[in-house]
Amino acid sequence: MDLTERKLKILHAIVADFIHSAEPVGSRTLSKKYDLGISPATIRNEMSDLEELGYLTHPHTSAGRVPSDKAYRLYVNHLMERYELPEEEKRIISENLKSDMMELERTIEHAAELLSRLTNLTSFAITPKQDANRLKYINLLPVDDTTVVLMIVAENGKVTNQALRISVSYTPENLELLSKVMTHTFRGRTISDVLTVDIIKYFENDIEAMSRLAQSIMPNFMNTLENMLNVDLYLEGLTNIFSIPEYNDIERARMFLEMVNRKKDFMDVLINRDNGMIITIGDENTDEIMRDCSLITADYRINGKLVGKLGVIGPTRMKYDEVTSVIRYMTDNLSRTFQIAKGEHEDDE
Amino acid sequence: MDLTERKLKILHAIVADFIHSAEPVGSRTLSKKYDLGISPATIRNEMSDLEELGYLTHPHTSAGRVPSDKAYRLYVNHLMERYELPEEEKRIISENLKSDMMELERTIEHAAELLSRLTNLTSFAITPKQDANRLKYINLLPVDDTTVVLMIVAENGKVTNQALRISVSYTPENLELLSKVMTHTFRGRTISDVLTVDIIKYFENDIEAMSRLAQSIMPNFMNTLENMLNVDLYLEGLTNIFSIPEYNDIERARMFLEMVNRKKDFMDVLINRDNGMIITIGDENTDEIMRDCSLITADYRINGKLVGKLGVIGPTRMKYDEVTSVIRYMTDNLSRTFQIAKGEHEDDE
DNA sequence: GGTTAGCACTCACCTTTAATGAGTGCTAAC
DNA sequence: GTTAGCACTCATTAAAGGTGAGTGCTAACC
Repeated sequence: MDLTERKLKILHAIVADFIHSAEPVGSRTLSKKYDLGISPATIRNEMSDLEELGYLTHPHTSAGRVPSDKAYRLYVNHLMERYELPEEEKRIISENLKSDMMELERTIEHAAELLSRLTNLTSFAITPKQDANRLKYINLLPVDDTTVVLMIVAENGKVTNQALRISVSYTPENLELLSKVMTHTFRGRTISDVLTVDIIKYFENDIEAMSRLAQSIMPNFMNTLENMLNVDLYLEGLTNIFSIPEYNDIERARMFLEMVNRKKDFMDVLINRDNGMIITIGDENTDEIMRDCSLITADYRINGKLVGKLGVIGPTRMKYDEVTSVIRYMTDNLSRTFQIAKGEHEDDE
Repeated sequence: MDLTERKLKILHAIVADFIHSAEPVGSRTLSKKYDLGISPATIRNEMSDLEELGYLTHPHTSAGRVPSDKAYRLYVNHLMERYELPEEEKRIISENLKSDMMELERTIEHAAELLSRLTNLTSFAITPKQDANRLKYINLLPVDDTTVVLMIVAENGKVTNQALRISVSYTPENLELLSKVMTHTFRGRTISDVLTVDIIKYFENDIEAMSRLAQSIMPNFMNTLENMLNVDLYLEGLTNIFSIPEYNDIERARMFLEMVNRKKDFMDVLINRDNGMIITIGDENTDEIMRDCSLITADYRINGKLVGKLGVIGPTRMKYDEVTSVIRYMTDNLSRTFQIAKGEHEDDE
């Protein structure tokens, strides 16, 4: 790994050039375009060494050199310079990501859209896993004879509701009482916690009518809780890949779109990534079908804890410096937005 | 339009063949494959006539004939035979579309997915416009000092909620009272109706505290109502177009995907279509960019009134008989599912 | 007069061939 | 160690020729 200063310089130039041109870069153009102070022949010798070391490859004998995944990794870790976002973009991001009223979903969707626009890549965002989220409030409301609405409010402000059709008859008072009992019983417990419990037994000792009502509502309650655990995925800028030379091949474009459209699988990959800004390049992706993509994810926090993710996926040849800057700026912004929301309304806990 | 029996027979054969093969069809293959009882030369003469009448075109002099949009129209209106769905498919549809508990959104999304799977086309579904939907129930619930949850239940069972952060202080009793007043005031009115009203004035004469609370909640109330009006769009099977020869051209595939991904515009087109099973072929589409697609939509009903839509979009060369059968079977199923739901729970109105 | 066989003609498509040029690897001289 | 020079490679493009599916037209047939 101890490359000479000169080799690093050459490698840097090759990666930077290839990222912009998408064309294999040759010794001649390199010596002309970049002020390296050495002749093409010398560059050729160095490139030959770099190839032997696994940093470059050759599409065919008479073509220029192309960076390998290893080269991109070196570039990202050591060579790439910090890219300062233009004020204009900063402004756009800040203005678009202020959330007036805790509308998490809308804000996140918006963020994904913005990210794809600024990077010209396919972007995505997921909402946080809710498993550490605690219940705060459970409410049952009468709608008509056979329909009640179940509403669950969590500590982080997430509200979920579902209309239930039940066969047991009830009175509004029954419902209200049951709401109170349920709130009292489950308040402060996490969703996943409640889901693992044999819930019916809590209520079997209550008076007959209440117990039957409770039993008819509980399965739905569990079901709704399960749905609350679901992570939402927002995908934006899908058609951006058509502007990328690497995907000018119909078969590759198809593979790419099919991969990200297999939402269930794609989400699994995202959810299981570590927190922080994570960049995986080509081969480094454990998923076979992502092997010629780079995936960049970063997380944003809500109330300092619950973590959602935001990022892009594209060809290994991407503007890592710009993209990471945009993502970082956006996740910082999101975290700050939601942090403030917390500060303002959760002092009472 | 009074084509001879024989011309119709030939045209039918050409359309049917082309729909399956996607290749221009020539006189020789036609006479071999279909039992028309006439020689290729005669067929050529007839085809020449049909071309003159605008039913066929010629990609180039030495190619076979290709049906025009006009031919497809004739085929759809008069030639195509009723296609009976295989029992297997009927079973799949019925089993997948039973909705246990009025989860409209989930069921509709599911339907779109199923439709794309059965037709190998890109499918879509939209939820009904809510503008005729009447309010039934408005509820405000305290969460903490600065947060309340606003919940709105409509007559058709749709429930919407939103967490609001308000700056005015309140008591639970205030909230409850306000809920009752709002429910009393707006119950039975349609959403769009309420939206066009100067709502604040309803409350300005109430006692001071209530009025301020009401004023701080009303903008959010309106906002939530507006969101209730939104129609959801579910798009499925996007990558199916890659299996269609017509879209083997990267530029066309891109155009197609960009068109359907411009959700706002695409939804407008869908919403503004007439009800019933509507087929528009190529040129017949008013939208420039859909000019080489066919769009098929049908509607499903909820409680016999509110109408959502379901359909597919693909190349003009599509299996109209099969696709229309699938769609019809699905919309019938959906309407029936939701109809039953109505019968069961809305007798009290 | 409608139908058909025959034949010249067209044109997309494929293969072959040749020219071009960007780029390399190697060698020998600086 | 660096560089100039040169032979060599190979993707890419253009031109040329061959192939075959299909047409349009004409003249003969029923």
